[in-house]
Amino acid sequence: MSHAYEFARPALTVDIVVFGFDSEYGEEDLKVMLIQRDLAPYEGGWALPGGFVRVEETLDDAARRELAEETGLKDIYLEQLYTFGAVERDPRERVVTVAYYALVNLEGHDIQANTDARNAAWFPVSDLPELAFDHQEILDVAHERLRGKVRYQPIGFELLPDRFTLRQLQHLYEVILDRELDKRNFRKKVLAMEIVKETKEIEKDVAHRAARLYHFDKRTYDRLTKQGFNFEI
Amino acid sequence: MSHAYEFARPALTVDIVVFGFDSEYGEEDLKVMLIQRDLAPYEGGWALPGGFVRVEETLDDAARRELAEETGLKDIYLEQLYTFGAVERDPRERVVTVAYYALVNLEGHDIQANTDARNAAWFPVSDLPELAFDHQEILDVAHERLRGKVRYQPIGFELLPDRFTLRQLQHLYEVILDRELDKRNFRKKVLAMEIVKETKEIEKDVAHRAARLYHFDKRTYDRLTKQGFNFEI
DNA sequence: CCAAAAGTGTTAAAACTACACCCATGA
DNA sequence: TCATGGGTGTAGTTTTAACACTTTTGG
Repeated sequence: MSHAYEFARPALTVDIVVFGFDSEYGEEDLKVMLIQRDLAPYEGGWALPGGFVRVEETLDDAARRELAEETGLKDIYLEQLYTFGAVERDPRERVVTVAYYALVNLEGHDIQANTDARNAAWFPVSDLPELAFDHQEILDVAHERLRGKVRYQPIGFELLPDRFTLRQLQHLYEVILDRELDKRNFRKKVLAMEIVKETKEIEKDVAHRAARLYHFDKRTYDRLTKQGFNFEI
Repeated sequence: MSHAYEFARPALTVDIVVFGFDSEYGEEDLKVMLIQRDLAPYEGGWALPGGFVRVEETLDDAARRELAEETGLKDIYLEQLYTFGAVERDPRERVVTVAYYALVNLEGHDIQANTDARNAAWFPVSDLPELAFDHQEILDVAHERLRGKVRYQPIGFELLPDRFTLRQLQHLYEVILDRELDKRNFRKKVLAMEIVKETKEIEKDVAHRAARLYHFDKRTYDRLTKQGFNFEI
């Protein structure tokens, strides 16, 4: 190490798997945001948003910058996932990518409204186009991480609007965990944890009895966590 | 992206947090392997083993190569941890590092025997020297990951010899989780999972009744896992 | 008045926790 | 024979899982 770097350097990028959840009736589904490429390789193909890491920015900053530039999304939950370094993952040259995943609720963030994001679109996780590079693998790892982490960290709330019904929350878990949950047991468990608080509001514009809206109480969660409480669904 | 890379590139390294567990009596402790640096910066200081990623090798390959070169350790459990990209983490230039953690049992791998590893040594996690760069932070993240993962993945066995007593296994969990466990409940739970099999051997050279030796049955673990079984301590 | 979803308790089974003594062995 | 850890069972408590009907509301 007398010279800092004697060898050719791999290029370094970030890629972001943005999960969105649609909590509208009927449409309830986990989605991923993809970008349509306008350059080779994979021209016209779909890929994860991402790009090169600049020498003066952190990895997190790079991920946030690319996300804002390519999709218009800002101030959303973002977490590093895994770093992918297969030698031939990019056909042009050696590129190592630090993958992130992000969570966002689809009601609050209208992607179409953003002019920078003309070629960005949401796809259901269960029905994706073929992806460029190794992006399908990255997406699979992200999906697996989400499935695992949602059970013991309260990240699921990031996918819901600020005010949500217990039915939406249960459905979110059913979609992510891919199994049915018992309504009474689910409500009992969630409410017993005391981190989901009732509001005075109820749903609007539904063709049946309107459900009460709840919200995630992060302050109480942080307080309980300090006391050794463990979130678990 | 018409040219693949318009900007200066960060350098890319791997660093490895090697955990070792000493299952001898009295000495039972979680340790970390460190390398004494012989070049600036931090000359003479202790650091994690690691080095630059070459353009023709994967990240895993780089980690295994550096581990072998600097410590002589081969064929051990190795898993990617997290990628650290703070801009000033290396005072010389921008260096992003992909951190790994490795698990090894101290009985099976005598580090001193390896001639390449003159300046490598084991330190108890509870009593470490000051570390170079951001290596203390990396180590803390690795320790946290180990603590979390050991409870729901059978990675603890990587820290024990092939044949071990239930006392050693329990003690390992006590050291990692940093709390006492009930002997009868622990044995009941472990044996009920059927992935730890009794052997016909017993301990040798102990000044009291010799305990039975057990071993981790990976085949059964894999079979049960496919059927939906979840390891949990 | 009908369709749709909201909301609500009980019981049985399983898992977890706490706890103390006798046994085998080598020194 | 003594010191050291090996090895074992039970009972009370908590947690989980299974399960169905009445209520509210808008159309």
